[in-house]
Amino acid sequence: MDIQQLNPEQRTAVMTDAQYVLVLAGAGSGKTKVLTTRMAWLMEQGIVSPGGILAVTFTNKAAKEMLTRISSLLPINTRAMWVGTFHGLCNRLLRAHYRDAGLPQSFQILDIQDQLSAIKRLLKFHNVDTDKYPPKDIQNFINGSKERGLRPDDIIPHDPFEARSVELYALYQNQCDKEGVVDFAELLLRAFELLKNNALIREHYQRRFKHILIDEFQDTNDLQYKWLRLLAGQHNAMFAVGDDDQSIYAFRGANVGNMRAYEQDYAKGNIIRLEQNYRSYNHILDSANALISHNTERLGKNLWTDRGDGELLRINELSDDRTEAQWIVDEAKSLIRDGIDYQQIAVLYRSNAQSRAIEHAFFSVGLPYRVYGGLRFFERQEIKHVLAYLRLIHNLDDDTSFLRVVNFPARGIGARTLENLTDAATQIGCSLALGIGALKGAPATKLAEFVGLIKRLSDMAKILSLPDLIQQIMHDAGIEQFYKGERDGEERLENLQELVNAAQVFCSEESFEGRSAAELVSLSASEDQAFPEQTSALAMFLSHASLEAGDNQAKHGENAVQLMTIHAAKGLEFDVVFVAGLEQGLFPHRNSLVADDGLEEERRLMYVAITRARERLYLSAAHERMLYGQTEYTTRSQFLDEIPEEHTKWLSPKLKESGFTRSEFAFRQGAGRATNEPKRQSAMFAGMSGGVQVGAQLFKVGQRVAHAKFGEGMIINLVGQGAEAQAQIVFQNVGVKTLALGVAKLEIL
DNA sequence: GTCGGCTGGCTTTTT
DNA sequence: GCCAGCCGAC
Repeated sequence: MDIQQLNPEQRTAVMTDAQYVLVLAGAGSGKTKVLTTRMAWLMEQGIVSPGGILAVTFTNKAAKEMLTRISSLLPINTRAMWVGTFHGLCNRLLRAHYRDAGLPQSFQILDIQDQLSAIKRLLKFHNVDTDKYPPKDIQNFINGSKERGLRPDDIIPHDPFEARSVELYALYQNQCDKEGVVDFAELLLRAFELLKNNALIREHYQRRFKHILIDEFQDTNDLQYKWLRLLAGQHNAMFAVGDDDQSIYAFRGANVGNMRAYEQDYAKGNIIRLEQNYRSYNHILDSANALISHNTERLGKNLWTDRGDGELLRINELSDDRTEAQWIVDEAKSLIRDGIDYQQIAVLYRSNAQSRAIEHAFFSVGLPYRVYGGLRFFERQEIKHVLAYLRLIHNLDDDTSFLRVVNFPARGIGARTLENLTDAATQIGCSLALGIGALKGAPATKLAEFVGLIKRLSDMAKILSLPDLIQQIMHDAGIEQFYKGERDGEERLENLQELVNAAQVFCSEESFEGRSAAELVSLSASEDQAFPEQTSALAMFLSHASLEAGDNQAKHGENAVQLMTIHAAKGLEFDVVFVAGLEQGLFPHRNSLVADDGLEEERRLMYVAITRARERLYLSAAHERMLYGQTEYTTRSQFLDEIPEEHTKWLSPKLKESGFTRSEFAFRQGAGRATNEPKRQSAMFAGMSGGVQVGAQLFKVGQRVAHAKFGEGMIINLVGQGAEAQAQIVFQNVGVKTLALGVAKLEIL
């Protein structure tokens, strides 16, 4: 380990002896290097033993990366260190202390899909009107409450909807407790309550974890911050690393405010800024700096590099989304001709819907591309089916899993039968599997056969290895047979074989730096003598499957251009980056304008996008875009105008201002946009000639109007006549809206 | 029990 | 415009 190769700020951070530190780590400033070097340094200096370190991240990928880098810095046994995600570490705590946490030893983890189906089942059972109380809304309410650390009793409802939601939350929690299942938010809340309510356990861990290090601190939610403070107690050191300018997850509960709170209450102004960037050139960094300076409430930071100015940002306004996609592909092609690697080119966009047009363009030209996002491995239905069998083998009372596979593959157990079974089980107060005894007749026989199958498999589980057990399930439950007869069964069978392989890897010792994946999620490390517990490979594999849904793309390391949302690109870097769809209403997204702080979060997102690029950055906007089956007329994103001109090179003529550019463009040129098909023009400018008379008002294309809610705008199209007439109006902030002139109260300016 | 047609919704997403 | 999820028909 060479401390000398760090820059002065990095070195200060690595070697600080302050109890509370906040490291403001800009994009590309060596954040992970600082975190891992600090851990290695603390251990090398004998300041703390590996067992005294707790390092927490948000993703499994980041946790693994950290462990790999520590191992390369120091020849130590990383097993004793608690390095993992919030959820992984909480799982570890709860497994070790399941009794004190009030959980069965075999508790299972519900992912969002499982949780939603559990909620649907609950709502159905209690005859809740799902039009008034959509399962998704209830799910959000429950998760939101838990993420703020609230139990049903802690919530004071403000309206009837909330009152009912609280009741349903309580019922849901009962159901989970009975079935021995725990959702993601519950992992954190339980672990927090365990530490809070049990002094013995709390003090044990407080004594143990002398150094707590937190990655991506700006992404923590309220509960996670509370959990960290509890664990830190009075005496332990906290080393929080984050970047408030890259906080883009407020919509899922992240609270940037935690950074400021921590700085004021703990670090007391002890901020170390890492501002030297090792990734990009100055035109890119200065653009990012200038853009983000439009935000208020920042902790403040300015990226710089000694690599020089580099290239100007290339900005292009195009006529429509298809042309934009075509241009990106053409550019990418010439970059590749110049020797850039495919995977060093990324196309980033605000929303997944944008990928279609871009994919299409890549596909037609035959350029290899890879789209990130979509279903992950452990979320596939065939995988979840087999996992449900495994869960039932592990815990027969898991009703969610029971219902998932009791009739998969079909074995003649219908909805009727299951309703009767649910009623019987509720009456007795037992799980579905146990409730079968109360039923009679043919359905009961079929159910008993199913439970018999599970029990047989459970017996085999005691002697078979995990991969063999999975094979056995696929065969005995008829899953193999079923998919052999299916249309797309071949691929599903391949995925199931992949599951067998995953189990094999999981069980093998070699999987990760001499430390198996099983150990990564395992209970207390062996040196944690205070609370030793033993768990089966099956239990650990099930935790693993829930906590790590698998990478979206890890297996496809092929040479291809990378397509993904900006959110997905956080933490990544590429030689060349395209950011597509820079239009008002799309990016910044229209929905963000109504949310508190929404525009600032969008700007942070743009900041993330810009700082992904090492060498070259392209930004593009389209004047017309197909959205929800309709052509939207758009205006350039305000973000493009927030980047100083000296850093940019416009590939298209730059129109005077954003906001009204599109309509001015259209109006000035009449129907004369060179690149567009004539058939749409006629419809578009149908009302142009004479305008539309509605009451006393005469509306014309190009006219400026004001709307009570949307503000000022300009009419860009009129369709229909009289009271029926509709106008498309481009508003300065919300983009294009189609309004009925007879209804909308417009003021002509 | 399964298939097909219809309706509604539609920003971002890790664990 | 597209996809998912739900309901109704066979």
